[in-house]
Amino acid sequence: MDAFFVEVERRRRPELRGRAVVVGGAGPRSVVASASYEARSRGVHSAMPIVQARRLCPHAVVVPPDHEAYGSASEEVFAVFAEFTPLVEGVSVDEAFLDLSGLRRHYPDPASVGQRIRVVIRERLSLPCSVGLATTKLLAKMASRDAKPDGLLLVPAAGGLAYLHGKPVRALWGVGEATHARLEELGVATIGDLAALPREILVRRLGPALGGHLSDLAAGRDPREVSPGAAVRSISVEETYDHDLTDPERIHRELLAQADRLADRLHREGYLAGTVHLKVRYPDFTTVTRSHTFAEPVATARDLNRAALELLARTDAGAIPVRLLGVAAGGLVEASAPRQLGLEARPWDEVEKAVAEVRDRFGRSAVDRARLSRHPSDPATRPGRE
DNA sequence: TCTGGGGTCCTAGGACCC
DNA sequence: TCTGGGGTCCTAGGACCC
Repeated sequence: MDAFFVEVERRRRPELRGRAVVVGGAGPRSVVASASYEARSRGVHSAMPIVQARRLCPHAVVVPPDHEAYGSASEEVFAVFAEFTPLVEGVSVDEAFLDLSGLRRHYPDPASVGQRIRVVIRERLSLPCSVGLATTKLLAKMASRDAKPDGLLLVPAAGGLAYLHGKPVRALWGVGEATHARLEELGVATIGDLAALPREILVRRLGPALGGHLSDLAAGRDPREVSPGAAVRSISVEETYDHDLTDPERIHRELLAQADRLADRLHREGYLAGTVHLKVRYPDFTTVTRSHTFAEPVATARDLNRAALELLARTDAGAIPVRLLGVAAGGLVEASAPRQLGLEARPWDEVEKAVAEVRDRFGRSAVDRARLSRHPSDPATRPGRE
């Protein structure tokens, strides 16, 4: 999808059409989540600080993100994909691979399937999208990028290497800033240069996984299939604070709020956490993580919070101000899976289950912890939430 | 004007086991 | 008391993607 968040906003606010639009938070540390092409032409791009975007493009309209709306728009888009093929592999909320090989007999050529998908999404959902058609995932991915905005590009089966080799290596899916720098040291500028490099050199320089992978991609080898329904590996919650946290009590309260949000998501998505990870970022941007694996998977905010607090004690949080806190659940186990029951009774599990049920019916804000609720005499206790 | 939030995968060292 | 090799799990950090 093209400038997905922006286009979802434009769909319900037509006055934004034709204008430079940036979706991003209002806080001093917010970054651009999505920029319209009008804004991009002024140099604005994703992940750029909003303040910088405002300077580059003073007339841009900045819209706060509404992830719920983007989530439901995403569902609409994926529902259209599913009408074409069950072989849909989501890459993100607004991007997917579709294996269209089964439609060979229903359309005269691949381009007409791609065009049809674009037309249906445009007419039914009023959203622009771009399609890249090719015989491998890498080529399809790169073609879709080249097709933007609002276009379609087909890389012919025999034209893969010609299409690839002239491009800069940085354009390869999987070559980021760090790898690019290391490849530059090897004198590699284009994907063609990469293809000319002996595989052993890449493996020695970049490790077996990345080196081998890039060597394959540059040579046009990409056997990856479109695989629908990959299992979720982790669920996480994190927040960068407008002002660094120094008060230990406040840090503990924020951590509890995060454990609560994480438990809520685990409950809604039906998982238990085998491992909890704590993430702390200090003002100088150094980031540390601490993790703990449970003897038995957990799902309650109480258990997550208790573990997160112990992990927090193994960091310098508080002694050093905290820019960001995050809590993640890994080692996910489906909540419906059979598991070893503890010997002691777990009354809190029942309390949290009841809270989750109330929230399911009446919304998240229906019940909250006393510690996290706003104190009447101190309206700043929990700014901006609930 | 410093740098979001939610993910995935890889690496490397140590523990532990056979 | 001179000390292998392989497998798996855990932890911490990092690269990359949208």
